[in-house]
Amino acid sequence: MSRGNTRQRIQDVALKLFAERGYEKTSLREIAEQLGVTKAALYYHFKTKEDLVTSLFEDLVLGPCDEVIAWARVHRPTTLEAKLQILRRYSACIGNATPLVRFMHENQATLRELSIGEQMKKRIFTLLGFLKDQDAALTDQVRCTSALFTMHSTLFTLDSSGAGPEDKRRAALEVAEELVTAAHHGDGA
Amino acid sequence: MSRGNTRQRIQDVALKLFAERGYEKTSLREIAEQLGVTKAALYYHFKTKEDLVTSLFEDLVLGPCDEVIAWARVHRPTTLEAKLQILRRYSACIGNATPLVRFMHENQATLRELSIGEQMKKRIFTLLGFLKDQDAALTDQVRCTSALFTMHSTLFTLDSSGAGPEDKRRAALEVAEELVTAAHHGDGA
DNA sequence: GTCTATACGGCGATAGAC
DNA sequence: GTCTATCGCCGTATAGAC
Repeated sequence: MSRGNTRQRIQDVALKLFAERGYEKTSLREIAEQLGVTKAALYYHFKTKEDLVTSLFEDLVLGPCDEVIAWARVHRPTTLEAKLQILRRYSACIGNATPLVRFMHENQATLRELSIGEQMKKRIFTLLGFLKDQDAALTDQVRCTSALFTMHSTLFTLDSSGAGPEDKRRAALEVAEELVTAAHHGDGA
Repeated sequence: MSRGNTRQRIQDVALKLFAERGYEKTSLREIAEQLGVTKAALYYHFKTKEDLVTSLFEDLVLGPCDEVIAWARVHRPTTLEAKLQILRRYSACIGNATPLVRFMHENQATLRELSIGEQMKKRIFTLLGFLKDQDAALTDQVRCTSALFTMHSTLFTLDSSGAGPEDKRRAALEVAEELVTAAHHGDGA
Protein backbone atom coordinates (compact mmCIF):
# COMPACT_ATOMS: atom_id res chain seq x y z
CA MET A 1 0.00 0.00 0.00
CA SER A 2 2.17 2.85 1.26
CA ARG A 3 5.12 2.15 -1.01
CA GLY A 4 6.71 5.60 -0.68
CA ASN A 5 3.98 6.98 -2.92
CA THR A 6 1.75 8.06 -0.05
CA ARG A 7 2.73 11.69 -0.54
CA GLN A 8 1.67 11.50 -4.19
CA ARG A 9 -1.62 9.83 -3.30
CA ILE A 10 -2.39 12.56 -0.77
CA GLN A 11 -1.71 15.19 -3.45
CA ASP A 12 -3.98 13.45 -5.95
CA VAL A 13 -6.92 13.26 -3.54
CA ALA A 14 -6.32 16.80 -2.27
CA LEU A 15 -6.23 18.32 -5.75
CA LYS A 16 -9.44 16.53 -6.69
CA LEU A 17 -11.29 17.68 -3.56
CA PHE A 18 -9.83 21.21 -3.57
CA ALA A 19 -10.96 21.71 -7.18
CA GLU A 20 -14.41 20.22 -6.55
CA ARG A 21 -15.34 21.72 -3.23
CA GLY A 22 -12.87 24.55 -2.66
CA TYR A 23 -9.98 24.92 -0.25
CA GLU A 24 -11.79 25.77 2.99
CA LYS A 25 -14.68 23.37 2.55
CA THR A 26 -12.27 20.48 2.05
CA SER A 27 -11.19 19.20 5.45
CA LEU A 28 -8.05 17.20 6.12
CA ARG A 29 -10.25 14.55 7.71
CA GLU A 30 -12.04 14.08 4.34
CA ILE A 31 -8.75 13.72 2.49
CA ALA A 32 -7.42 11.27 5.06
CA GLU A 33 -10.66 9.27 5.04
CA GLN A 34 -10.49 8.70 1.26
CA LEU A 35 -6.98 7.35 1.74
CA GLY A 36 -7.87 5.13 4.70
CA VAL A 37 -5.64 6.94 7.20
CA THR A 38 -6.17 9.46 9.98
CA LYS A 39 -5.71 13.16 9.39
CA ALA A 40 -2.73 13.15 11.74
CA ALA A 41 -0.94 10.96 9.19
CA LEU A 42 -1.11 13.81 6.68
CA TYR A 43 1.00 15.87 9.05
CA TYR A 44 3.87 13.51 8.61
CA HIS A 45 3.98 14.24 4.87
CA PHE A 46 2.95 17.92 4.97
CA LYS A 47 3.60 20.43 7.73
CA THR A 48 0.24 22.18 7.30
CA LYS A 49 -2.77 22.34 4.98
CA GLU A 50 -1.12 25.34 3.32
CA ASP A 51 2.04 23.30 2.80
CA LEU A 52 -0.05 20.66 1.03
CA VAL A 53 -1.70 23.08 -1.39
CA THR A 54 1.64 24.79 -1.98
CA SER A 55 3.18 21.48 -3.05
CA LEU A 56 0.48 21.13 -5.73
CA PHE A 57 1.46 24.43 -7.34
CA GLU A 58 5.18 23.69 -7.04
CA ASP A 59 4.84 20.28 -8.68
CA LEU A 60 2.39 21.26 -11.43
CA VAL A 61 2.71 24.86 -12.61
CA LEU A 62 5.43 26.87 -10.88
CA GLY A 63 8.34 25.49 -12.90
CA PRO A 64 6.68 25.66 -16.35
CA CYS A 65 5.41 29.13 -15.52
CA ASP A 66 8.90 30.34 -14.66
CA GLU A 67 10.19 28.94 -17.94
CA VAL A 68 7.71 31.12 -19.85
CA ILE A 69 8.82 34.15 -17.84
CA ALA A 70 12.49 33.32 -18.42
CA TRP A 71 11.83 33.05 -22.15
CA ALA A 72 10.04 36.40 -22.09
CA ARG A 73 12.91 38.09 -20.23
CA VAL A 74 15.39 36.89 -22.85
CA HIS A 75 13.29 37.77 -25.87
CA ARG A 76 12.08 41.16 -24.63
CA PRO A 77 8.73 41.03 -26.42
CA THR A 78 8.36 44.42 -28.10
CA THR A 79 6.99 42.94 -31.30
CA LEU A 80 3.48 41.53 -31.57
CA GLU A 81 4.79 38.13 -32.63
CA ALA A 82 6.86 37.82 -29.46
CA LYS A 83 3.81 38.66 -27.35
CA LEU A 84 1.76 36.02 -29.12
CA GLN A 85 4.54 33.52 -28.43
CA ILE A 86 4.17 34.23 -24.73
CA LEU A 87 0.44 33.54 -24.94
CA ARG A 88 1.03 30.25 -26.75
CA ARG A 89 3.66 29.08 -24.29
CA TYR A 90 1.56 30.08 -21.28
CA SER A 91 -1.50 28.39 -22.75
CA ALA A 92 0.43 25.14 -23.19
CA CYS A 93 1.78 25.43 -19.65
CA ILE A 94 -1.61 25.82 -17.93
CA GLY A 95 -3.32 23.37 -20.29
CA ASN A 96 -1.51 20.56 -18.45
CA ALA A 97 -2.91 21.60 -15.08
CA THR A 98 -6.59 22.30 -15.67
CA PRO A 99 -7.88 21.27 -12.20
CA LEU A 100 -5.27 23.41 -10.47
CA VAL A 101 -6.03 26.42 -12.69
CA ARG A 102 -9.69 26.00 -11.89
CA PHE A 103 -8.85 25.83 -8.21
CA MET A 104 -6.69 28.96 -8.48
CA HIS A 105 -9.39 30.89 -10.32
CA GLU A 106 -12.24 29.92 -8.01
CA ASN A 107 -10.38 30.34 -4.72
CA GLN A 108 -8.72 33.72 -5.23
CA ALA A 109 -9.92 35.13 -1.92
CA THR A 110 -8.37 32.21 -0.07
CA LEU A 111 -5.15 32.13 -2.08
CA ARG A 112 -4.64 35.84 -1.54
CA GLU A 113 -3.73 35.11 2.08
CA LEU A 114 -1.43 32.21 1.21
CA SER A 115 2.21 32.61 0.25
CA ILE A 116 1.82 30.48 -2.87
CA GLY A 117 -1.12 32.65 -3.95
CA GLU A 118 1.02 35.77 -3.77
CA GLN A 119 3.75 34.01 -5.74
CA MET A 120 1.34 32.96 -8.49
CA LYS A 121 -0.17 36.44 -8.62
CA LYS A 122 3.28 37.94 -9.00
CA ARG A 123 4.07 35.63 -11.90
CA ILE A 124 0.82 36.37 -13.70
CA PHE A 125 1.42 40.10 -13.20
CA THR A 126 4.92 39.67 -14.63
CA LEU A 127 3.54 37.98 -17.73
CA LEU A 128 0.93 40.71 -18.02
CA GLY A 129 3.72 43.29 -17.90
CA PHE A 130 5.26 41.71 -21.01
CA LEU A 131 1.94 41.84 -22.87
CA LYS A 132 0.72 45.33 -22.10
CA ASP A 133 2.35 48.74 -22.05
CA GLN A 134 2.09 50.42 -18.65
CA ASP A 135 1.14 53.70 -20.36
CA ALA A 136 -1.28 52.18 -22.87
CA ALA A 137 -4.90 53.30 -23.12
CA LEU A 138 -7.15 51.81 -20.45
CA THR A 139 -9.09 49.68 -22.95
CA ASP A 140 -5.85 48.11 -24.15
CA GLN A 141 -4.90 47.23 -20.58
CA VAL A 142 -8.34 45.68 -20.15
CA ARG A 143 -7.81 43.67 -23.34
CA CYS A 144 -4.51 42.17 -22.15
CA THR A 145 -5.82 41.37 -18.67
CA SER A 146 -8.91 39.80 -20.19
CA ALA A 147 -6.73 37.74 -22.53
CA LEU A 148 -4.99 35.98 -19.63
CA PHE A 149 -8.17 35.50 -17.59
CA THR A 150 -9.93 34.09 -20.66
CA MET A 151 -7.23 31.45 -21.11
CA HIS A 152 -7.66 30.47 -17.47
CA SER A 153 -11.44 30.35 -17.23
CA THR A 154 -12.11 28.72 -20.58
CA LEU A 155 -10.25 25.63 -19.37
CA PHE A 156 -13.09 24.76 -17.01
CA THR A 157 -16.15 26.56 -18.41
CA LEU A 158 -18.23 26.03 -21.57
CA ASP A 159 -18.99 22.46 -20.57
CA SER A 160 -22.37 22.80 -22.31
CA SER A 161 -20.61 23.23 -25.65
CA GLY A 162 -19.56 19.60 -25.64
CA ALA A 163 -16.10 20.60 -26.84
CA GLY A 164 -13.04 18.73 -25.61
CA PRO A 165 -10.37 20.22 -23.36
CA GLU A 166 -7.86 20.73 -26.16
CA ASP A 167 -10.46 22.38 -28.42
CA LYS A 168 -11.38 24.80 -25.65
CA ARG A 169 -7.77 25.60 -24.91
CA ARG A 170 -7.14 26.43 -28.57
CA ALA A 171 -10.29 28.54 -28.88
CA ALA A 172 -9.35 30.52 -25.77
CA LEU A 173 -5.83 31.02 -27.10
CA GLU A 174 -7.26 32.31 -30.38
CA VAL A 175 -9.46 34.88 -28.62
CA ALA A 176 -6.57 35.87 -26.34
CA GLU A 177 -4.35 36.42 -29.38
CA GLU A 178 -7.02 38.68 -30.89
CA LEU A 179 -7.25 40.74 -27.71
CA VAL A 180 -3.50 41.20 -27.39
CA THR A 181 -3.22 42.00 -31.10
CA ALA A 182 -5.86 44.71 -30.79
CA ALA A 183 -4.09 46.10 -27.72
CA HIS A 184 -0.72 46.03 -29.49
CA HIS A 185 -2.09 48.13 -32.34
CA GLY A 186 -3.47 50.58 -29.81
CA ASP A 187 -7.10 50.76 -30.93
CA GLY A 188 -8.06 52.30 -27.62
CA ALA A 189 -5.83 55.37 -27.80
CA MET B 1 -26.89 53.69 18.14
CA SER B 2 -28.94 50.55 17.37
CA ARG B 3 -32.03 52.38 16.15
CA GLY B 4 -33.51 49.51 14.16
CA ASN B 5 -30.65 49.88 11.69
CA THR B 6 -28.61 47.15 13.33
CA ARG B 7 -29.35 44.77 10.47
CA GLN B 8 -28.03 47.30 7.97
CA ARG B 9 -24.90 47.90 10.05
CA ILE B 10 -24.21 44.17 10.19
CA GLN B 11 -24.54 43.99 6.39
CA ASP B 12 -22.15 46.91 5.89
CA VAL B 13 -19.43 45.38 8.06
CA ALA B 14 -20.00 41.90 6.60
CA LEU B 15 -19.73 43.07 2.99
CA LYS B 16 -16.53 44.94 3.74
CA LEU B 17 -14.90 41.95 5.46
CA PHE B 18 -16.22 39.35 3.00
CA ALA B 19 -14.78 41.35 0.08
CA GLU B 20 -11.45 41.96 1.82
CA ARG B 21 -10.75 38.57 3.38
CA GLY B 22 -13.16 36.17 1.72
CA TYR B 23 -16.22 34.35 3.04
CA GLU B 24 -14.65 31.53 5.01
CA LYS B 25 -11.81 33.52 6.52
CA THR B 26 -14.28 36.09 7.85
CA SER B 27 -15.68 34.83 11.16
CA LEU B 28 -18.94 35.95 12.73
CA ARG B 29 -16.95 36.84 15.84
CA GLU B 30 -14.92 39.36 13.80
CA ILE B 31 -18.05 40.96 12.38
CA ALA B 32 -19.67 41.11 15.81
CA GLU B 33 -16.52 42.53 17.38
CA GLN B 34 -16.42 45.47 14.95
CA LEU B 35 -20.03 46.23 15.93
CA GLY B 36 -19.40 45.86 19.66
CA VAL B 37 -21.69 42.85 20.16
CA THR B 38 -21.20 39.08 20.56
CA LYS B 39 -21.57 36.74 17.62
CA ALA B 40 -24.70 35.23 19.15
CA ALA B 41 -26.37 38.61 18.69
CA LEU B 42 -25.97 38.31 14.92
CA TYR B 43 -28.16 35.22 15.02
CA TYR B 44 -31.11 37.33 16.04
CA HIS B 45 -30.90 39.29 12.76
CA PHE B 46 -29.76 36.47 10.45
CA LYS B 47 -30.54 32.77 10.76
CA THR B 48 -27.11 31.65 9.53
CA LYS B 49 -23.92 32.99 7.99
CA GLU B 50 -25.31 31.92 4.63
CA ASP B 51 -28.50 33.90 5.32
CA LEU B 52 -26.34 36.97 5.94
CA VAL B 53 -24.43 36.74 2.67
CA THR B 54 -27.66 35.95 0.83
CA SER B 55 -29.22 39.18 2.07
CA LEU B 56 -26.32 41.13 0.55
CA PHE B 57 -27.04 39.77 -2.92
CA GLU B 58 -30.79 40.24 -2.54
CA ASP B 59 -30.44 43.85 -1.47
CA LEU B 60 -27.73 44.86 -3.94
CA VAL B 61 -27.82 42.96 -7.24
CA LEU B 62 -30.61 40.41 -7.51
CA GLY B 63 -33.38 42.88 -8.36
CA PRO B 64 -31.44 44.97 -10.90
CA CYS B 65 -30.12 41.77 -12.47
CA ASP B 66 -33.64 40.42 -12.93
CA GLU B 67 -34.69 43.68 -14.57
CA VAL B 68 -32.00 43.23 -17.22
CA ILE B 69 -33.17 39.66 -17.81
CA ALA B 70 -36.81 40.79 -18.01
CA TRP B 71 -35.84 43.45 -20.56
CA ALA B 72 -33.95 40.84 -22.56
CA ARG B 73 -36.90 38.43 -22.55
CA VAL B 74 -39.19 41.14 -23.91
CA HIS B 75 -36.81 42.42 -26.57
CA ARG B 76 -35.59 39.02 -27.77
CA PRO B 77 -32.11 40.17 -28.73
CA THR B 78 -31.48 38.75 -32.20
CA THR B 79 -29.90 41.95 -33.50
CA LEU B 80 -26.43 43.08 -32.48
CA GLU B 81 -27.75 46.37 -31.10
CA ALA B 82 -30.10 44.57 -28.72
CA LYS B 83 -27.22 42.43 -27.45
CA LEU B 84 -25.10 45.52 -26.83
CA GLN B 85 -28.02 47.03 -24.91
CA ILE B 86 -27.95 44.03 -22.58
CA LEU B 87 -24.24 44.56 -21.98
CA ARG B 88 -24.77 48.25 -21.20
CA ARG B 89 -27.65 47.58 -18.81
CA TYR B 90 -25.79 44.77 -17.06
CA SER B 91 -22.66 46.91 -16.78
CA ALA B 92 -24.65 49.70 -15.11
CA CYS B 93 -26.28 47.19 -12.77
CA ILE B 94 -23.04 45.64 -11.47
CA GLY B 95 -21.23 48.98 -11.45
CA ASN B 96 -23.28 49.93 -8.40
CA ALA B 97 -22.15 46.89 -6.44
CA THR B 98 -18.40 46.62 -7.03
CA PRO B 99 -17.45 45.08 -3.64
CA LEU B 100 -20.12 42.41 -3.99
CA VAL B 101 -19.07 41.60 -7.58
CA ARG B 102 -15.50 41.27 -6.39
CA PHE B 103 -16.66 38.99 -3.60
CA MET B 104 -18.69 36.90 -6.06
CA HIS B 105 -15.77 36.57 -8.47
CA GLU B 106 -13.15 35.70 -5.86
CA ASN B 107 -15.27 33.24 -3.86
CA GLN B 108 -16.77 31.12 -6.62
CA ALA B 109 -15.81 27.83 -5.01
CA THR B 110 -17.62 28.85 -1.82
CA LEU B 111 -20.65 30.33 -3.53
CA ARG B 112 -21.08 27.21 -5.65
CA GLU B 113 -22.30 25.38 -2.54
CA LEU B 114 -24.63 28.19 -1.46
CA SER B 115 -28.17 28.64 -2.76
CA ILE B 116 -27.58 32.29 -3.64
CA GLY B 117 -24.48 31.30 -5.61
CA GLU B 118 -26.52 28.91 -7.73
CA GLN B 119 -29.14 31.61 -8.29
CA MET B 120 -26.55 34.15 -9.42
CA LYS B 121 -24.91 31.58 -11.68
CA LYS B 122 -28.26 30.81 -13.27
CA ARG B 123 -28.87 34.49 -13.96
CA ILE B 124 -25.45 35.02 -15.52
CA PHE B 125 -25.98 31.93 -17.66
CA THR B 126 -29.37 33.29 -18.74
CA LEU B 127 -27.79 36.57 -19.81
CA LEU B 128 -25.07 34.63 -21.61
CA GLY B 129 -27.78 32.72 -23.46
CA PHE B 130 -29.10 35.99 -24.87
CA LEU B 131 -25.64 37.02 -26.06
CA LYS B 132 -24.40 33.85 -27.70
CA ASP B 133 -25.88 31.32 -30.04
CA GLN B 134 -25.85 27.78 -28.61
CA ASP B 135 -24.65 26.46 -31.97
CA ALA B 136 -22.08 29.18 -32.64
CA ALA B 137 -18.45 28.40 -33.23
CA LEU B 138 -16.47 27.66 -30.07
CA THR B 139 -14.39 30.84 -30.37
CA ASP B 140 -17.57 32.92 -30.49
CA GLN B 141 -18.84 31.27 -27.32
CA VAL B 142 -15.50 32.01 -25.68
CA ARG B 143 -15.81 35.66 -26.77
CA CYS B 144 -19.24 36.11 -25.17
CA THR B 145 -18.28 34.37 -21.95
CA SER B 146 -15.12 36.43 -21.78
CA ALA B 147 -17.16 39.60 -22.34
CA LEU B 148 -19.20 39.05 -19.17
CA PHE B 149 -16.22 37.96 -17.06
CA THR B 150 -14.25 40.99 -18.25
CA MET B 151 -17.00 43.35 -17.08
CA HIS B 152 -16.91 41.66 -13.69
CA SER B 153 -13.17 41.47 -13.10
CA THR B 154 -12.25 44.88 -14.45
CA LEU B 155 -14.32 46.47 -11.68
CA PHE B 156 -11.72 45.46 -9.10
CA THR B 157 -8.50 44.94 -11.07
CA LEU B 158 -6.17 47.36 -12.90
CA ASP B 159 -5.61 49.34 -9.72
CA SER B 160 -2.10 50.14 -10.93
CA SER B 161 -3.54 52.07 -13.87
CA GLY B 162 -4.71 54.83 -11.55
CA ALA B 163 -8.02 54.96 -13.41
CA GLY B 164 -11.25 55.67 -11.51
CA PRO B 165 -14.05 53.12 -11.06
CA GLU B 166 -16.28 54.68 -13.69
CA ASP B 167 -13.45 54.87 -16.25
CA LYS B 168 -12.68 51.21 -15.70
CA ARG B 169 -16.34 50.24 -15.99
CA ARG B 170 -16.61 52.06 -19.32
CA ALA B 171 -13.37 50.58 -20.67
CA ALA B 172 -14.51 47.06 -19.74
CA LEU B 173 -17.89 47.68 -21.38
CA GLU B 174 -16.13 48.83 -24.54
CA VAL B 175 -14.02 45.67 -24.74
CA ALA B 176 -17.06 43.52 -23.96
CA GLU B 177 -19.00 45.20 -26.78
CA GLU B 178 -16.14 44.42 -29.16
CA LEU B 179 -16.10 40.78 -28.14
CA VAL B 180 -19.86 40.33 -28.52
CA THR B 181 -19.79 42.20 -31.84
CA ALA B 182 -17.10 39.89 -33.17
CA ALA B 183 -19.08 36.87 -31.96
CA HIS B 184 -22.29 38.18 -33.52
CA HIS B 185 -20.61 38.45 -36.91
CA GLY B 186 -19.37 34.90 -36.52
CA ASP B 187 -15.66 35.39 -37.14
CA GLY B 188 -14.94 32.02 -35.61
CA ALA B 189 -17.11 29.95 -37.95
C1' DG C 1 10.28 6.21 8.84
C1' DT C 2 5.21 5.83 9.12
C1' DC C 3 1.32 6.35 11.46
C1' DT C 4 -2.40 6.47 15.69
C1' DA C 5 -4.28 8.62 19.87
C1' DT C 6 -5.29 12.52 22.04
C1' DA C 7 -5.76 17.34 23.08
C1' DC C 8 -6.27 22.51 22.12
C1' DG C 9 -8.37 26.87 20.66
C1' DG C 10 -11.51 28.74 17.15
C1' DC C 11 -15.34 28.02 14.09
C1' DG C 12 -20.75 28.10 12.98
C1' DA C 13 -24.75 27.18 15.42
C1' DT C 14 -28.34 26.54 19.23
C1' DA C 15 -30.81 26.93 23.83
C1' DG C 16 -32.26 29.63 27.19
C1' DA C 17 -31.56 33.58 30.77
C1' DC C 18 -32.15 38.56 31.21
C1' DG D 1 -32.38 42.46 21.43
C1' DT D 2 -28.47 40.79 23.41
C1' DC D 3 -26.16 37.82 26.49
C1' DT D 4 -23.75 33.24 28.47
C1' DA D 5 -23.02 28.48 27.91
C1' DT D 6 -22.57 24.68 25.22
C1' DC D 7 -22.19 21.56 21.07
C1' DG D 8 -19.60 19.15 17.22
C1' DC D 9 -16.23 19.96 13.67
C1' DC D 10 -12.17 22.36 12.02
C1' DG D 11 -6.77 22.92 11.51
C1' DT D 12 -2.92 22.14 14.29
C1' DA D 13 0.41 19.98 17.48
C1' DT D 14 2.71 16.42 19.99
C1' DA D 15 3.67 11.93 22.34
C1' DG D 16 4.54 7.61 21.37
C1' DA D 17 3.38 2.74 19.09
C1' DC D 18 5.46 -0.16 15.52
